[in-house]
Amino acid sequence: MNISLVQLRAFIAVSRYGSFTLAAEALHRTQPAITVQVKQLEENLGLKLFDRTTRQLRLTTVGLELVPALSAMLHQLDGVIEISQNIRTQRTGVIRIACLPSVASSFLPVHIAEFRKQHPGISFLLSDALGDKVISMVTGGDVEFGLTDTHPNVGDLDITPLLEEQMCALFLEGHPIQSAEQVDVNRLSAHDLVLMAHGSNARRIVDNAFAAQGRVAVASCEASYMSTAVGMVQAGLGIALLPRSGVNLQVDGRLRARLIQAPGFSRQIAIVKLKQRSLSPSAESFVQLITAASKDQQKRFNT
Amino acid sequence: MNISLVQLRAFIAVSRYGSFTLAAEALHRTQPAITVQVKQLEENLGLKLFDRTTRQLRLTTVGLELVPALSAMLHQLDGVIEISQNIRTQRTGVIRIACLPSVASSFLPVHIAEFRKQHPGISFLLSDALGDKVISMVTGGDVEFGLTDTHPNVGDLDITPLLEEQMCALFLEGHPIQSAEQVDVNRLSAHDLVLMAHGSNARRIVDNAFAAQGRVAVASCEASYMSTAVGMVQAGLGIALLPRSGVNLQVDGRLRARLIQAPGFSRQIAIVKLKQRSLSPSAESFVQLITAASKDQQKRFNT
DNA sequence: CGATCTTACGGGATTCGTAAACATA
DNA sequence: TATGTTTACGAATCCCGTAAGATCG
Repeated sequence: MNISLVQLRAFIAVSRYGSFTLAAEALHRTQPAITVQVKQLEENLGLKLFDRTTRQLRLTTVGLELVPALSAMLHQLDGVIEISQNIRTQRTGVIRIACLPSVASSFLPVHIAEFRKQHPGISFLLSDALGDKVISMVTGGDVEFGLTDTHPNVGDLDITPLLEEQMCALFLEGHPIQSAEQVDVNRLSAHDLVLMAHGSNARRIVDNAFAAQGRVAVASCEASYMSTAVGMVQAGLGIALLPRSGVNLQVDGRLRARLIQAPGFSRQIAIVKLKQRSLSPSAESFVQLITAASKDQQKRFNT
Repeated sequence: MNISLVQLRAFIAVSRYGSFTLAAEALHRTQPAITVQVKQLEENLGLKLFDRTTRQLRLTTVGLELVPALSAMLHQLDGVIEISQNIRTQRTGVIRIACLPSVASSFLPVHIAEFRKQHPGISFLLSDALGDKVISMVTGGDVEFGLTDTHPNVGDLDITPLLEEQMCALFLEGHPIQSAEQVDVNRLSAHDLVLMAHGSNARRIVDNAFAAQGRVAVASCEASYMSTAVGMVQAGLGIALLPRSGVNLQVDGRLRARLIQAPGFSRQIAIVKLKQRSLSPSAESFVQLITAASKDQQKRFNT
């Protein structure tokens, strides 16, 4: 015969209520059931826990010593159960995500805010890092999933394409490029370009795209902040090449934007997670939210 | 269906060993039993705890979160069980006793030392207090039992006589009292007396015994410490009236002692405990030891 | 007596082990 | 195919509720 939670709960209830009958009510059991459980616990421990006559009930010295520890233990267990219920119902929890800085700053925040409206108890632990670091955090189990550009040399990972991080050409209304048949490296090379500074992700994409065509991207102006680049365009300094996410809300007034469909001007951002490792219910919901959102977004975007 | 310790232990074992098979060995169960228990726990919590194929086993994010808390919980339970085993086998424990100062200083120490030879893990919490306080500590549950002189107005208490705290007459060899038929108030009044100072228990007994015979105890010398009183007797200053426990080991050389059998010269010291409240196994043993010891002592003592 | 705990017993659920089916490297 | 997990099923055990017995105030 083995000590069981039923026995322990019976013991604690009786010690708390000072009566088998009351304890039975509290536990929604009949009174004989409690008697039996307490008796079995006493046998299991080899200790008398209560001194009892039919009219008086008192804890033994030993029983008195055991109550606090066992009570704390059961309380702790109840806590764990409650936590797991909260996790299940997504009322509480932490979602740990590793992602590229560009994704962390542009794509994710709105969706996190959206998600937290429905699940205020869920907190996000965002680690922004570069591609390799993102992958290693996923494989190391530091995060539930990562958002990064697709890597070639990956094993043991599930990779689900999420969105295309595309580039835009941003220019003043009436600029020749507006009516151009197609925006590509050749066409862009003919104009003054406002580019993000070296070292930024956006610049790297531009440089690579140009290099793939045997060209070099020459900037008439460089900016470290996207808002600066936008200002330069408004001042007529040229065409800015920016990540789409950076100009979504900036196209107003005399500014116009066109997606650059030419090859090389985009990166595939994917959800990366360990193969066959389940996400927490919260993370699962969030992934569904961002995949749905990214599909919507792809459709909504026009010139 | 309810969460059980079996399920929790299975879960923790699997998470620790990373395998159902190994966990089963550790728990001395067959492997299918473990599968079933873990599965039931998952159903009870409504959460998937492991991602498993037949060849690979990994904790879910959620499972990983629950392991430390549950592990700690089980560890705590094991601790309580171990403690209760130690209490049962008297390898560990605390015995709380309230007793009169005279008992605490003379009678108890040797028996505590004796008891601790057999049970080194048992510690004693001695509260020395006067009669009423001893009773109130017993009724208040602050101690397991008390050692005090019998009180008249007690209800709800078990009172077991333990020993007679008797008085001795201590004198020089050849003193007239040595050959006296009987040592009583009348006889003592004829001699110089060395008495303990006012306020001590010993003095109170002497005063009361004299008062009961319509006499007043007159001291030729008073002492605060028993060793002083003994010194005075050795110096020929008179007969000392001391608690027996104080002279047990001092009767040597030219000193002689006689028990004072006269009425009023003794107090009944009893074991006092709450009626129908069991003692801890350790305390029970100790009570048996001192009752046996006091009987022996009664017999051993001769003049 | 009356209130409370204990014992006895039967039905239903739980747990375990054996055996067979199943899945992955 | 070999190893490790899951499913299926019967036997033993456990747990609960009902009913009757015991005990103290």
